[in-house]
Amino acid sequence: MAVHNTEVADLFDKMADLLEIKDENPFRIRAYRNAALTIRNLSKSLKNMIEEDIDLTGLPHIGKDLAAKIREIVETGTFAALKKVGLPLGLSELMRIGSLGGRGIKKLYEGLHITNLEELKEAAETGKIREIVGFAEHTEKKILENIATVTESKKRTKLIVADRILEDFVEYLKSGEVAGSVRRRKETVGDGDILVADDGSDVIDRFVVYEDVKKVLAKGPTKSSVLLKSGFQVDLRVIGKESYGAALLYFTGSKEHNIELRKMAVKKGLKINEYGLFDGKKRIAGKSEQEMYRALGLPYIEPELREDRGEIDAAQKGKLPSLIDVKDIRGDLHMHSTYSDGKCDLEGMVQAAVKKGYEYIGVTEHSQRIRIAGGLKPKEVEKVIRHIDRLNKKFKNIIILKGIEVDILEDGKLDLPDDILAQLDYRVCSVHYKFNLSLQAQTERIIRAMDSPYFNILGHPTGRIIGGRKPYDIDMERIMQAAKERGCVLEVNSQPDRLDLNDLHCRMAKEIGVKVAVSTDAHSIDDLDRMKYGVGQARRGWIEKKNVINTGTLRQLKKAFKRR
DNA sequence: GCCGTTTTCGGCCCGACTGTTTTCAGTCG
Repeated sequence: MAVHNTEVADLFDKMADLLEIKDENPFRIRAYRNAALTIRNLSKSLKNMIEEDIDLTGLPHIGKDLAAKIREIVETGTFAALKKVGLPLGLSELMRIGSLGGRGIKKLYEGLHITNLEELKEAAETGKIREIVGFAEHTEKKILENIATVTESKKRTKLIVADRILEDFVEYLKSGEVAGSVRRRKETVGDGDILVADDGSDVIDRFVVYEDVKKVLAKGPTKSSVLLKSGFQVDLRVIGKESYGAALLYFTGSKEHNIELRKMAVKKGLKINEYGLFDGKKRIAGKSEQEMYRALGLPYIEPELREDRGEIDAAQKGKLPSLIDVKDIRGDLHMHSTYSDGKCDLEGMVQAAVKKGYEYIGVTEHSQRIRIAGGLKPKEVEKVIRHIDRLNKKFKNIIILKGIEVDILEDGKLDLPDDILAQLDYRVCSVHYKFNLSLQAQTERIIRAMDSPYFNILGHPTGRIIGGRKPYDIDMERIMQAAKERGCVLEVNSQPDRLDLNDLHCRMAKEIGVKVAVSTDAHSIDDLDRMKYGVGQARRGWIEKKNVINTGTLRQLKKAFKRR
């Protein structure tokens, strides 16, 4: 069984949890947390890195000691140091419920021998916790509440859902700007952050009485948090105009990006907080983010890059990517109409695409294997081709490309005969069944499919559904290498519950040098608007206009479909 | 436990809100 990066990161986080409960050196704890984050941010698999004999201490926050521990975990699947801490592993999950930190858990463990969530719940229900010094009845109630929310749904919220909630909230407040991970376009978010420039109004009072508010979690003169009826938490921060940029920077995060900036400031003998950049007591920047970065000697860093994934280093060297923008997209290459499982007929989709100002679009119905999605048989594909020919005569200001979303069969063959595939301008090839093959079998299935000269774009490359289905097990590096050698392209599917490739895979694609197509996989007219979600992930993956085939002219696009 | 154009030792980001051990530690972002 291959050990995945997330499993190593989880073990390091568990280690940090236990050390925190043990009240160990806080910097040692942070070292584990930093390392865990480095690993989560990695686009390469640790397993491959070790096999290729890459020096892990070259990674940020990984020194000799942790490199050896990573090796141990990847090679043996065990982590001896974790057991050596001498605390029950179950304590780690108590860190997740909130309102309890290491100190609190330690007291409960020592005082009541609580070692896991179950025992904590029982102790709280029977009123034992209030007997411990430092815990009151109120705290006990809060713990019970938190246990309930963590077990039922401490789930992260999809970006598109958070977008809608926050747009409505800002409209209600009549002022404010969305910050936080939503602004960084993270695929899922834990909460929402709104920043308001202080104009002396009663915005915090209005914030807490918004109709969707279920509970006020905190309310002070500059900051408040509420829980909405949907279970989504929103934080508000009010800040003076002279500090607005500093606060936006602080409130946008990521936390790790901010920490790096603050360390930079410290080195220069300066200090950053949410009120500005300070030289002693004197504020030398703060009005805008641009001003803050400039004062630190850096160019502006786009929010999507602020993940401490090397962006500060790149900024210092003047090597920041010039990120792709939604406006760069000249056409959408993945959409369905009523010929297969779309909700709108073909002509309606074309009209909608014209309205969006696209120069070209590609229509990609499903192929015969998935009958449930109305997959087309060869004769039906030919019918669509003729229809597209007619539409191309009718619509003068858009080119409709003949595409298909053809299934990759279990043996790696494509689900339509070559003579049909040859009549199309390009083909999106996707896996829609047999998700649970072994890593090797699934990887080879896809690479074998790429051997077909008719393979152009690998559709939703990992098959994951956010919060629904795990990605299938594949060696993404090998697949990208294979795609590059053959002149194939990988899709960035913009459906908000797919976002597949994800941000890290986009980064990997860029580093490997394989091109991507950012497409919506629209099944309705409204779906065509979701391009921004795919572009968001591409931006988080440092993708530039030149890395994306559907930013090119029709001529350039057709060239991109030429196979090696 | 990591890290280094001040350092291989001695640092390690910074502030708001809550609850209470009532003057500040704990927790959070």
